[in-house]
Formats: sequence, structure tokens, C-alpha cells
Amino acid sequence: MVKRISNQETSRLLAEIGEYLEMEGIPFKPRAYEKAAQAVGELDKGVSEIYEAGGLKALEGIPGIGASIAKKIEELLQTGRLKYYDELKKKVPVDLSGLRKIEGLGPKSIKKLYEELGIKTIADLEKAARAGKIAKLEHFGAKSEENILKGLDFLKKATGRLLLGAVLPKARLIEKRLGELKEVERIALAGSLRRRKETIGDLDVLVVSKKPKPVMDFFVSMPEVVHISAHGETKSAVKLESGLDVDLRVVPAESYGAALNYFTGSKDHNVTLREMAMAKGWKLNEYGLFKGNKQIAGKTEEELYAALGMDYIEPEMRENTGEIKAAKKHKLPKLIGYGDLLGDLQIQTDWTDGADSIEAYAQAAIQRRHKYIAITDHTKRLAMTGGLDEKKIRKQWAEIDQVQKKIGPKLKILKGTECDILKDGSLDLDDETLSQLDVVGVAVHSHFDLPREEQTRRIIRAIKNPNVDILFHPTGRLIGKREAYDLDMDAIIKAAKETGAVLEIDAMPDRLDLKDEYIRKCVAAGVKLAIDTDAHSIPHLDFLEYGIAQARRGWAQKSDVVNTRPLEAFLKLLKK
DNA sequence: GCCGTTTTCGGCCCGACTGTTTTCAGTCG
Repeated sequence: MVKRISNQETSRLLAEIGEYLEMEGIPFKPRAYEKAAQAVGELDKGVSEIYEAGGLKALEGIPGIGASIAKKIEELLQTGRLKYYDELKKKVPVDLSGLRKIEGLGPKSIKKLYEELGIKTIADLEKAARAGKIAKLEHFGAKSEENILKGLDFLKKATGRLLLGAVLPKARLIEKRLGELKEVERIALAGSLRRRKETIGDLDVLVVSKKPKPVMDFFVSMPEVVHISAHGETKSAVKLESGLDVDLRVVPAESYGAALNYFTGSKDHNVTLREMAMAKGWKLNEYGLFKGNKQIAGKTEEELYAALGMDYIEPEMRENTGEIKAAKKHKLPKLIGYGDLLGDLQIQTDWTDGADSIEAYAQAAIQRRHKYIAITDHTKRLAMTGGLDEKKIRKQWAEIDQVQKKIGPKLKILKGTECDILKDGSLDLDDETLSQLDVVGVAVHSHFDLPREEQTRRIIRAIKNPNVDILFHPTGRLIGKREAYDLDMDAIIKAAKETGAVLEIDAMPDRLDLKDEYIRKCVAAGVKLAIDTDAHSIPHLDFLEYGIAQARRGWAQKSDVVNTRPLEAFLKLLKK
């Protein structure tokens, strides 16, 4: 019988083995374990499921896992233990994952601290540092000790990764300020932010300047900087009071494209590009693409990709999930653009839990050049929001008609709903009412913990209702707060294909539901998508950008998204 | 330990910064 060991736990053990091997100074193996740990962490199926279905061979089929690590995973799944790990751990029995959270502490330092001072935990570390014991160690000093104490301090306040929606506005502010300096010729935001990942670990800013010193000095003295971890001519790094780590790199103009590419990542994408360069006998680094000592590309990213024999790859696709192969074959999709949406299809007003009135939203939508919006308040089962029943929603229609008359033809206000999906998959408004609405969205707001089959059946029953147009926030996850409910998304996507239901990409920064992998599945299956803000107040209307970013990360094109269509064409696309 | 249009052996990304050194090891991305 196979033990139920989670991917997360398996990944952690493999990563720790890598770190222990690093301590021993063993070359290459640490990378292999690190890669394997990452591979397991990114699997969309459980390792135990994979092993049960296909045995050792199936484990070896995972890229980054070979015969040796597959056997170790097998041992872990069968016995619940991993002898190799236990033996390594016996030599340096420390809380590795805890201590590694201190910036600047790597495996070698941790080993030394254990051997010299017996430090096993964060608490031991703090005690030793406060007692001044670390400064006295060989190869450590007063500065190292101070940095450890600072690191401990930050750890106590640490927030982990931040939401894209929280980081992007701050990043743009930094970009604007630095961009205004006369020494700055060009500036770009790189890193996972440029790839528009859902969460951001740290921010990379790239600058072209012939006089970097004043730029660096300005950067490290910005008011929100609480800690400076590096301050050099080409690289500086700071921590902001929000907990965000920001790196600033200065590069020469002729290396701008190569540096932008390098610091945008992803790491896997870059490594593959480097390997391609090497295969041609060239060298690729952050300064350019080189044939011997001669730079043959790198001033722009476009030039770089062209020199490597492929089409330009949008940052949102650079995850090494097939985009390089597609770019070589000139088969990349033309992604939906940031200006391609004509309307917003999920808005909560002050009729339920939204903050603003229908008219205020309408005016705000006109300012944002929307052509149409759908008003989609909650329904009666969500009593705490004052959800609408069949009678009350008809009153709302009257108000919509009134506002429509007042604002004229600049914006079409569609009558919609975010109708509750009840436990058995039936809906919270009668069919007579649903049939009169322009846009029927349905969503799960209760019974999140139903078994997978039942939850899946429930949602499929709901979208099979012929009045239903869109499934809102299909998986219900809240990033960093709540897991998605247990669902068979393949079955949902298949049902959506059959019924013509549209799946929503909810642009709310802590939802971004669907995630990229499911968007790609929808695109492949020909299931249409809607990108909506789920606005609960007027400022939320600006979140569409995050939804578009998510769609781009899922390789969606303009034609995959229903609300890129003009009103008439959009309404025709809906089921009825 | 993994991997393969350099394919079953022999490579494995590599440069910047810091802190401790006095030429470099460790860490990071």
C-alpha cells in the first residue's frame, strides 16, 4: 500500500537533500536534487497517484527525475521514510528549511554554525547572535552577525510572496521616479513581475546609464527602503517596508536586450536559451550573445530571439512550457492584447455587497472606454450580502433601464446575475427570471468541501442549465488564503465545450481564477473565456489588466475571449 | 544525479556583491 505523501513534502525532502550535498561540497548532485524538487513541486498530479498508476517508470518520466531519484521517491512512498535523507540529516541535524530563510545563510554557513556552536534552529541562531558568539567565528565577523540579526528581524515580519496586484502599482512608482533621473537613459521592470506571475517574490529593475552611481545612491535612499543588502555600481538590492525585495541592475546600452531577457527569466526559459546558444558554439549571458569575443546580438530582445532562430516570445509565456519549441516553428499564438477588452461582465453594486451605484459604475466604465458592462449582483441564498430574489431583481432592471436612458448609447448596461449554485447544482433564481437576463453568471459560494465527484457533478449540472452563460471564478481559490475546491477540471472543461458555457478568468488579484494551466486547457479545447473584474467598487474596474495578464500566461488569443467582441457579436456568442 | 540534433559518457549558467580575506568562499539570482 502506497503512503499518501504530498508533493510538497516530497519536494521539501529532495530540496533538503540537495542542500545537505551542497554542505559536503559535492558538485552537481545538489543541482540535480534541486531540479527534481522543483519538478515535483510543479506537478499537477500527486506523486503517489503517478507512482500507483505507472510505477517507477512513470516517476522516471518526470523531467528532472532519473532512475536514482525515482527509486528514492518509491522508497518514500512505500515506507514513509527516506534513508538517504535520514543519514544526511544525522550528520547535520538542523532545521534546514527554517535557517535557510535567513538571507545570506547558505548550506556552508549553516554547517559551520552547527559544528562550531551547535546551532540547530532559528531560536539557537538568535541566542548565539545576541550573545556575540557568531562574530568570533573564523570567516564570520561583526557584520555577518549583524546581518543575521537583521535577517531574523525580517523573518518575524515576513509576508512571503506578494500578490501581483499589490506589487505592480508600487513597481510602477519606482519605475517612474528612477526614470525621471537625468542619468537614466532607459528603465524597465523585469523579473516575475514582467512575466505577470500571480505572486511576486522580488522585483528586478533594469536601468541603462553611463553614470550609475547617482542612480544607485538615489535608489538605496528612497523613503520606503528599510534595509540595504547590496549597494554597488552595477547591482544594488534593498528591502522595502512592504517586505518587497527590490534589485536594481545597471547595464550598458548595447546589452539592454540581453539583460532584460536574463532578468525577466524564467530561469528555466533562460537556461534553455543558453543551451541553444551553446549548441551553436556561442555564449549567452546578460551582456549579450557572443561568438568568441564578438557580440552578435543583445541590444534588443527581438534581435536576441531572432539570432537564436526563433520568433519573439512574450514575457508572459517564458516559463519553458513549450514556448521555445513553438517559437522555433513560428507557431506561437498571437496573445490577447492589454487593450482588447470592450466590456466587464462581473460587477457587484450597492444592491448587494458592492460599494457603488449602478449609475456610478456606468460613468466609471465610460471613462474607461468600456462599451458594455454587466451588472451581476448576488442572489438570495447569499443572505448576508442582501442577495436578490426574483422580485427584487426585477426592481433592479427598472433602475438599469433608467440609468441606461440617462447615459445614452455610449455604454450598454447589461442585466446580469451572479446566481448562486446550490448544493445539488440547481440555481438560486427560477428559469423564468434567468431567461430574461442578458448575462447569466453562476458561482459556488458554499459547500466548498464536497467530495471531488460530487462538486464536479454539482457544477456541471449548473452549467447545463440552458439559461447559464458564464461560470464565475470556477475553482474558488483565494491565493494564499484558500485552496481551490476539489474539482475535476477536465470534466468541467469538457462539459463547458458541450454546453457552450464560458469560463471566467476572474481578475481580482487574489483570485485570478482560472489559473494559467486551466486557461491553456480551455484554449486547447475551444472553450471560450470571459475576463471580468468581479468589481465590488469602482477602483476594482482597473483590475482587468491582471485578468488579461493571466489570459496571456495561459496562451489565450483575442478570439478565445468573449468580451473582446463588439456588443452584438458578444451577445450572439452567449448560449441562448 | 540528470541528460542527449555534442546521446550512454562527460558535461552541467555564470557573473556580481559581500565580508572576510589579502586572493577568495559563500550566496544569490
